[in-house]
Amino acid sequence: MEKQRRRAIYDDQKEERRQAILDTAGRLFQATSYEAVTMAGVAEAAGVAKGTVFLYFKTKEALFLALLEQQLESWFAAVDAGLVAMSGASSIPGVTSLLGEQLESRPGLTRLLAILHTLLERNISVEEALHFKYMLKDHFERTGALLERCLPFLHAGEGAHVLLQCDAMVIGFWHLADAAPVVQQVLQRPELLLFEIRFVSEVSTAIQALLYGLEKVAQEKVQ
Amino acid sequence: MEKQRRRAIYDDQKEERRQAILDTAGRLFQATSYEAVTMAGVAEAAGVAKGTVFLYFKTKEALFLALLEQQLESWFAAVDAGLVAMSGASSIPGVTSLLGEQLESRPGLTRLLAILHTLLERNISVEEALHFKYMLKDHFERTGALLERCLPFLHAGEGAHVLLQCDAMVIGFWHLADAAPVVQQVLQRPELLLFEIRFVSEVSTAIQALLYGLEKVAQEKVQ
Amino acid sequence: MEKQRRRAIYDDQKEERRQAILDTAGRLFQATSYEAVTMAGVAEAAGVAKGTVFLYFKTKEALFLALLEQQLESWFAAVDAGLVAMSGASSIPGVTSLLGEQLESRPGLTRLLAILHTLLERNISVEEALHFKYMLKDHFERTGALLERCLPFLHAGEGAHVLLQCDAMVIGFWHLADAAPVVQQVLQRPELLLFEIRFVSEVSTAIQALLYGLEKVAQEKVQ
Amino acid sequence: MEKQRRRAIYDDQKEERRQAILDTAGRLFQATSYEAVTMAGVAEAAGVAKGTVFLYFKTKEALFLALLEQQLESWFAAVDAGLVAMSGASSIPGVTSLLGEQLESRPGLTRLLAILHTLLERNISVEEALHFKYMLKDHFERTGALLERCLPFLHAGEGAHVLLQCDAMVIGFWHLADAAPVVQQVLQRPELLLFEIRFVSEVSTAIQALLYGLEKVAQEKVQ
DNA sequence: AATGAATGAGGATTCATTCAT
DNA sequence: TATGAATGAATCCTCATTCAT
Repeated sequence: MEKQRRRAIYDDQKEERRQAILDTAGRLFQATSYEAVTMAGVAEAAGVAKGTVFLYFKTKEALFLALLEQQLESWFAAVDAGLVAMSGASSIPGVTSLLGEQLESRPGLTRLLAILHTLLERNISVEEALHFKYMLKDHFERTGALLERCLPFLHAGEGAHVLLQCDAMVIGFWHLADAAPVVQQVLQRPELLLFEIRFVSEVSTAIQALLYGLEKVAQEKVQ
Repeated sequence: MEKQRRRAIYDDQKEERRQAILDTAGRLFQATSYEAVTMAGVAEAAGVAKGTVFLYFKTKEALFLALLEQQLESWFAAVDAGLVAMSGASSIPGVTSLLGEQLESRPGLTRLLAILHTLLERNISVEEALHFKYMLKDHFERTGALLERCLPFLHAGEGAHVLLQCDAMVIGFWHLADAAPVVQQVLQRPELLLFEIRFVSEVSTAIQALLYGLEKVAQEKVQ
Repeated sequence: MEKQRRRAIYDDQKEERRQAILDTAGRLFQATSYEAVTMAGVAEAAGVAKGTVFLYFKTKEALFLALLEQQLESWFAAVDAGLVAMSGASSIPGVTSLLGEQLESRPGLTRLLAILHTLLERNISVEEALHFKYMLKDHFERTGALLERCLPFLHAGEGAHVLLQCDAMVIGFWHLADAAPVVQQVLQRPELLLFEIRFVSEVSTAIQALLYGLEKVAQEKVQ
Repeated sequence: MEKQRRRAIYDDQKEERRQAILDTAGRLFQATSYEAVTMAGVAEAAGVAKGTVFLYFKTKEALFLALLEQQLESWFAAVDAGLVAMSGASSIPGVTSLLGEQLESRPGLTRLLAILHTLLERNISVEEALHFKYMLKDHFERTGALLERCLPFLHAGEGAHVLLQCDAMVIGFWHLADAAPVVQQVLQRPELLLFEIRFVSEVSTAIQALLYGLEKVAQEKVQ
């Protein structure tokens, strides 16, 4: 790509360059896979030297973790806004489709979540792990609280746990949906259509059922 | 291990050797991880030459896929038996705990499912993919039908789909539960206890809620 | 360390800063190794920017060469003083123990000598090489002359050569004494105690024997 | 170089190939330096695949350690033969020139000894360290005993220690003699001729003086 | 059927040094 | 004089897989 020879002296310039590297990595990741993205490739595509990438991100894992963090921030912001907006007249289907839609518009997010625990969280420092988990915790709690307002059957603290469950479902259904090429081909057979998963639709259905189930359990407890 | 240099001429001898390799691989896998298990290591531990392992399993993926298949067969058999036994007086909690218990007693199964789509299904042949998917389909349908008998709110064909959803949840919750060492350490902090997952308990809770939700949806449709 | 951001305008300020960098490098080197000491680490520990270190020392090699020079100056000064003091009533054991003691009290000196020819003298400029060699030559000749006064069997010019031989022995015995961790562990075995070297004691013994030998050769020539 | 596609099935064929790799590495080392010799380069020059080199030698260090071992075996064999031959009428100059000559005819040996403790013995396994040290110990003791027969002033066990001292001197004088290119150039100046070392001659002189010194010390003890 | 020698692709990372500001 | 952002060279090793014997 185009060379960017200027030095980033001020914080905003550095932030800009950091973002450029991040965007480049995200673009390459979307086009291929985590394994296929090399740090050298990111550097070249971003128009900087290899060393520069490592200047901004200590390791490949840290780079992709930062990418995921950004996508998560964006997702949580959108979901928060949506929850606030629907606050009064909310319903399980409404909440479910909000979550699903915001997932659908960020395909990279799902793919990153699916490799978070197996690839990204390996080979990171304690500090990075702490930072990421605290970030996630904050969002889980904030958005969880909003969820509790929208879904009154959720007790205090259950909102965050529901988000954890959603996380698991996103990961699980993505694994099912993201079949290897050979498998994709095999799944074309009519008898195997059972395994053909439309990700967003499936995960939404499951989340919705989960919420209904939680609601029912809560109602029974009351009685 | 003890050397087994004799040639396996008859089918039962071959089957025996195949099983020995499989068992060895399973043992090593349980002790470490997929990456840490090398074909050379399996061969040595099984007392055969490296080439012999490839004689019985075309690739590393095929070997572990066979391992998973065996574990799945066992799990489905146990679940089927359980479902048949409880047939008349079945309930959502009963079914849920049956699934959970059979999962708990096969830790290798869960770990293999968690890498099925990202590792095992890459680099396999169409034939292997077909074989595995048909095997899975058969079980899904057979056990699904039993599920439908136990859980009357499930319509024809929905049992298999419920099993698919369970599959997703197993994968997703396992990813959450199986934290990298550094992350495990970080999660000791009281504020981050939120992320500490007891796998079987969590996955059971989620499956149960899912079933309740499906039941509710079914009931409402009727009305 | 404390930040020293002020500019060094006057020569004495510059000298002070140069010395601070040198001291820092020496401290880090003693705590670890040449490879483990990074220019960035020196800069940080000295409280200056990376570029500043290069302002005072053209290369990493030049930095450590300056460090060695300083240690050598100190050693030669102490040895010279000792030789002058013992001038009249000197003996081979007396001279030997003087050299050994002054070596013992400067552990950094020995370690630097041991990497002088393999690491420090690579990648330096002709000027630096000239400077260092002339410095060494001056000391060799001055201290060599003093040696000749103390050890009458040494002819004119042989004192410097003896110092050269001592240099070689210091390097050689240090290499033997400074075993890699794994080797150190192995050398604990009683059968291998042969290789366990107490540096100062060994090098002193050898130097002493060398001097006796030179004395004998000289005496025989006379006869 | 020429491809060697044949498989080494029998032990002597394997030994032959091992030797070929070893020879290639030795040749490249003599032409350049330890750092400049890459495993890929050795493989290519030996006409085998990179992996094949690692099949015969676990690490780069192990490869060069094996090379050193071979040179040492050869040197000790020649020295032993020489010592046995001169047994009756032996003298310090005779022994010294034997050692020096056998060193001179094996330039690789000296260069390897000079990097043994700083490079080769780093990053080896305990087993390799043990093997090498035991090998060395055996030779030190065998040749040491021969030395004691040739030089009667040496007491039992001192022969091995003398060889250790010789080792140190070889290393030390080689460091002095093997100047970096820039330094070599500088040492052309007449005033710096002091530092121009003719390795074999210098090391021989020093060893001889050392032996004379040991002899004298021994004689004085007797008196 | 069994063996095991041979293959070779593939990539993150460090750090001395430079030079624009 | 001081800074620190940017550079980029350079290499070992693993391991699944093949195929000659």
